[in-house]
Amino acid sequence: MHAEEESLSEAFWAVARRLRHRTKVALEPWDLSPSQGRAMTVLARHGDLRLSSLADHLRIAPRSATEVVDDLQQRGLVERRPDPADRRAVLVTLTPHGMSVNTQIQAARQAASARIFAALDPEDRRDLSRVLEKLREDS
Amino acid sequence: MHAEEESLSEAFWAVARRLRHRTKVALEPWDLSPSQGRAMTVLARHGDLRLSSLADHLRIAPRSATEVVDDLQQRGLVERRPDPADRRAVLVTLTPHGMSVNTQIQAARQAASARIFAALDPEDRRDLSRVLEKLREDS
DNA sequence: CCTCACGTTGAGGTAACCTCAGTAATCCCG
DNA sequence: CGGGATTACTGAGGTTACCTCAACGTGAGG
Repeated sequence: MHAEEESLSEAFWAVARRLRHRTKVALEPWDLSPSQGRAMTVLARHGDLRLSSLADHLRIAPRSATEVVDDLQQRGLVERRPDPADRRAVLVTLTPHGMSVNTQIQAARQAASARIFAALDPEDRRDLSRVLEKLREDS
Repeated sequence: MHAEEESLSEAFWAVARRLRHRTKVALEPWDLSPSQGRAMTVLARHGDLRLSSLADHLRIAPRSATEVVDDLQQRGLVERRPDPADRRAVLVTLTPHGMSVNTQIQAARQAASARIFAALDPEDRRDLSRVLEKLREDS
């Protein structure tokens, strides 16, 4: 049973490595730092976000979020607007260009993982999906 | 089908995050950098290694491997010996203390993943293991 | 009005790498 | 044997993606 745990997590990590690698390669064209990539995703999901809550989502310090957003803004992917509800606050939004880039990124990400999961037949997928759900313990 | 890929990889990452987090916490007591941790594992598997081939295994530059080994050596986890076959070369080995620490680390790692995989019954494990093997495509 | 909160900025720090250049010992080949 | 290649070590300097701390302007809210 011990050896079994070992090989389960070992196999799991092996697959994770492959996925991560493929994803990284797929995302290279955009040259985004990990936080920048996640910021795009988070913004696409949530729409506007205050800088501070964006920082929370990315689990980085507000000081660092400023820099991430600065960079994204310079590339025209993101926009800063004053929050109408609180004029101290800043709302960060994807620009139209940002949205389109985000779409491309999601597609690339998806293509990368599709290429790996393509090895599975429908039954495998069902099994994997069922088991992963048990392991998630939705946080 | 698209949405399916999405959620497979999404679920996969969610589990990976959990595993990584648990493992990190489990390994904190030893305060090893990622490379240091991997170096211990690699050395435990391979026995002696030249510094250069250790660097290869860790996928870091030889210059950096020197530092990793320096640190491990200061903690008494690792030893440098001249390679009898080539006196320019250095063989890095786990000390007895290093071996015992490595054993503890493996145990902690294992316990961490066991706590997560404990949610699975034998059938789940079989399925997961089968599917993961297909995804590995042993590199 | 006074205090608190929000974002920004500057300065400085950190970890875990990297490259480049140079040294010393040793190996190996012709 | 001699000379170039190889192995590791060292120092200097650079990079990325963060961090903390302190200060500032502006605005919110009791």
